[in-house]
Amino acid sequence: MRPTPLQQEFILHFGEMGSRWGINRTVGQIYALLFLSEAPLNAETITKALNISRSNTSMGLKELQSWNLVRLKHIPDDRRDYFTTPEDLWEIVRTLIAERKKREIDPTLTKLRELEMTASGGDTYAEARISELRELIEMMTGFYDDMERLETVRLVKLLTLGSRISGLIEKAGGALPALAKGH
Amino acid sequence: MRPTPLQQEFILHFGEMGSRWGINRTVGQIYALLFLSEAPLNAETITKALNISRSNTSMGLKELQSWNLVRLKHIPDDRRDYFTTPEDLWEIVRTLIAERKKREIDPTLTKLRELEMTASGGDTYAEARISELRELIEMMTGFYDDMERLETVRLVKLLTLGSRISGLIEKAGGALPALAKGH
DNA sequence: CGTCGATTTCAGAAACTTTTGAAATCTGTG
DNA sequence: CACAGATTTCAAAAGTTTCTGAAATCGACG
Repeated sequence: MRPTPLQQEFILHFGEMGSRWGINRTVGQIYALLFLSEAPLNAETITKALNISRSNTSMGLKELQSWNLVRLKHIPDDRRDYFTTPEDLWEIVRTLIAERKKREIDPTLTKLRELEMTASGGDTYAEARISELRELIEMMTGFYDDMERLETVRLVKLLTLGSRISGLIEKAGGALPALAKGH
Repeated sequence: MRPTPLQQEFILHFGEMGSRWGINRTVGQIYALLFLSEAPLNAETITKALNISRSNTSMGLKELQSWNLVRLKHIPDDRRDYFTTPEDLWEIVRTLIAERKKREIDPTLTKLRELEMTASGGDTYAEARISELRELIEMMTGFYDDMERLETVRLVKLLTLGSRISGLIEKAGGALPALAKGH
């Protein structure tokens, strides 16, 4: 399977962006290829399309599976594994955010709580700073959890509210946490 | 300046997380040290506190400046540069999101628009997939721009609305974009 | 239970990033 | 305009990650 020029350019871009996104070039390229392919692809096809080694494909697919970014399909009378990305882009976004949260935020939240537990009170500024950071991260991940639970239709409505959002917030009222004191 | 045990542990954690956050160990450590220091620090102090080379400090600070994550201060009758992180955590979050958007999202948005412009119509599925992705990214970055413009007090109110958010969205009404069709 | 295609693991080679110390540059002051 | 302190640049060493081909493992089928 030779990628079309459009696919090719998209694939190369994902490969280049990979390092900024915390994945390597091949993983980015494999994902890009699957994303643009209507039919599921097997490892051999991916290897040839991207002109990489078979073992590299294997590792890349394993990595994508660990991110929950690909789905496994089976084709009757073919024992090879076939891979796709979900059709629904919102599902992809939810997965991406959930996985990044798990890798980039949760370990720090755990560490901050741990540091607060064992803090001795002898380092006022640092302790205050750590608590404030922990509160802020909790507020943001809490909001994310609420968004996560919304059906897509409502989420899209919220995302497209634009400037109307401001008035809406006021009407809702409610008590204001200490952290809002930032200017 | 020798860091306290609390600072030390926080600094080491930021160093380890650095690679997941797309910065290197030293950059993470320098940031952590500045974040927990009430007073601004100069390069020499940072070098000694983290036990790294002077040139490494210089490069780390340059990197942090390119991310707009540190502020430069000057102390009367001292010509060395002193560095701090902003007191206001919300400002830090805004900067972080803005910079990550600039590095991780904007180049892809540009590329997707470019691909749509030059697409020939000969690759229906891939072209539809690319347009859909571009629309979704635009919707999300548009929402981010709206959030960006909110004063902190309102932003915090929104973040802490919790389940009340759902009813609120319904009241607002408005037309629903095609992308909401994801289930 | 041996064969065969498919997949994974692994150790080393290649590529890339980080860190350093030394040298170069910059900047304010006498 | 020279000097002294401060900072940056640079080339090379150290460290890390990615990629490969060869060998090991898996698993369905006869």
